[in-house]
Amino acid sequence: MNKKVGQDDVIIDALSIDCLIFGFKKNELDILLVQHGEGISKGMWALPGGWIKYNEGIKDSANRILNDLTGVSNIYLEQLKTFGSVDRYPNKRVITIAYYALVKPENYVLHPGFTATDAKWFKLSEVPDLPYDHSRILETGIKFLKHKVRHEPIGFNLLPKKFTLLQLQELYEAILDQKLDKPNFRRKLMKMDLLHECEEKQQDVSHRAASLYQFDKKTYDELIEKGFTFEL
Amino acid sequence: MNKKVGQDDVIIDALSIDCLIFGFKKNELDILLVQHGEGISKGMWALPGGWIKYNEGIKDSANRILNDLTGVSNIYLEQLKTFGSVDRYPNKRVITIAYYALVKPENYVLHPGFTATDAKWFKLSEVPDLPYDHSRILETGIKFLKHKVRHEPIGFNLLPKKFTLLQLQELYEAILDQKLDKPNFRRKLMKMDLLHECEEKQQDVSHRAASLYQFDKKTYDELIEKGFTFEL
DNA sequence: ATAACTTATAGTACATTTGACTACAAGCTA
DNA sequence: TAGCTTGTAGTCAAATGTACTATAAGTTAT
Repeated sequence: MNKKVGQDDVIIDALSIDCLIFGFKKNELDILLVQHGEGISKGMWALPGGWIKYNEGIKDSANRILNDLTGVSNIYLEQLKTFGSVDRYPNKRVITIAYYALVKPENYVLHPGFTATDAKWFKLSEVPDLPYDHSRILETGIKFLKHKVRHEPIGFNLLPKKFTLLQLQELYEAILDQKLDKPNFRRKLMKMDLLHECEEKQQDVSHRAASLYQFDKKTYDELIEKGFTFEL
Repeated sequence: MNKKVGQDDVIIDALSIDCLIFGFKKNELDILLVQHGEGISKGMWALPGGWIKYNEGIKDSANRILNDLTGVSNIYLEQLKTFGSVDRYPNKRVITIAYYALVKPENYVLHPGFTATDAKWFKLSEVPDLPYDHSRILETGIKFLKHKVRHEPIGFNLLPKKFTLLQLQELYEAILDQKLDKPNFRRKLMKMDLLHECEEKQQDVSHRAASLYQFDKKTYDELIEKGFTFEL
């Protein structure tokens, strides 16, 4: 029965969470997968996912599941979409809510746990076969991310606070999977007035040092108020 | 228990659907609500919603529920977001998947049914108190809709199948709340190649009759495949 | 029938933006 | 000092956006 009190560990068996954790490393987009240690899909790599508990908000649930399986905690998860085809899961009907996040892998140490025997970053080009409809979820996530990154300055999270224009460009080239023209990219970004030039230059590079910039969130918020839309 | 076969009428009791059906009438946005005929919220107006069945896809479920309660059938529903706060529903834990659509109210005759004693369009400015977290769902939907209308050609749903360019322009002027230049608007739309010129002209107007156009969804889908983005 | 009016549709002229380039500057390394 | 790599500025044609003007095709009033 579906009651609210005294059921802290009871799960809702028709409802699960799956997490798409995208990482950016060496100019490639990665995805965090876990290896199942039990169940029908034992041995397979899959999106970190699990069951929602009765007394747990869905975003909390996503964070708990992710932490239990991979050791990754305290990240900003956003809801992607809910997948509910009748046949998406074997033997019983399970509807899953997909969350996603975009993070810097270096910031996290992976600790596989709970039902996961392993947790690992995979390049998008080297993702193995995934169980259930996880491939479809991943595709939806990639598509969404590519769209999002062009319309909101979320890419800046993946860089150090102070970065060069080339670093930023390479980030976008990796996510959008296309080459961009250097002078044009630079001009476009500069005209938006979202980047604040630091007084510093790059250090320890074996070539001319580039200026360092910071993303100016204050200005961004102000521009948004006025109807500005970030476009790349 | 959660089984798949032979349970056509069994519902998943932790999971519901709520529908946000927006209508556009007299330059105002309306929302379709139903009056509950039973349960804790008897007598209140609320978003059309109900329970998902075990052997039913979630979008099918949304359409069935909407049809049962309001008589509105066969409309294009899109997923908005899933709401799952622990306390959003009284007495038991219920997570709800919200769907939305934008339609022309004149095209539908409302037939309240099932657990709904009435179904009615409300101006957004005159929406009564809603039960559960329906106000929050509605707010989320409105915000999303205003953004969406500029980036996807959903506005076309609000016009007759065959419409003039001026009708389209006036629709957008109302939604975006700004005047647009006629020749330029016309040129912009035409260049997108999304409008198919009918062989017909406007009838019974006391001035030169304008050509009628149809929105060409096939072409739109093809363009989208190639990376085209609608922007107004 | 014709002038006056309304809306449709075409065109024009200028500014801005984009995209593909070239050129040169600055710092490191051999 | 030459040669390499990357940073930064500039050029130019094409495409696009913006503010107009002009004309066409009907309706209605006189």
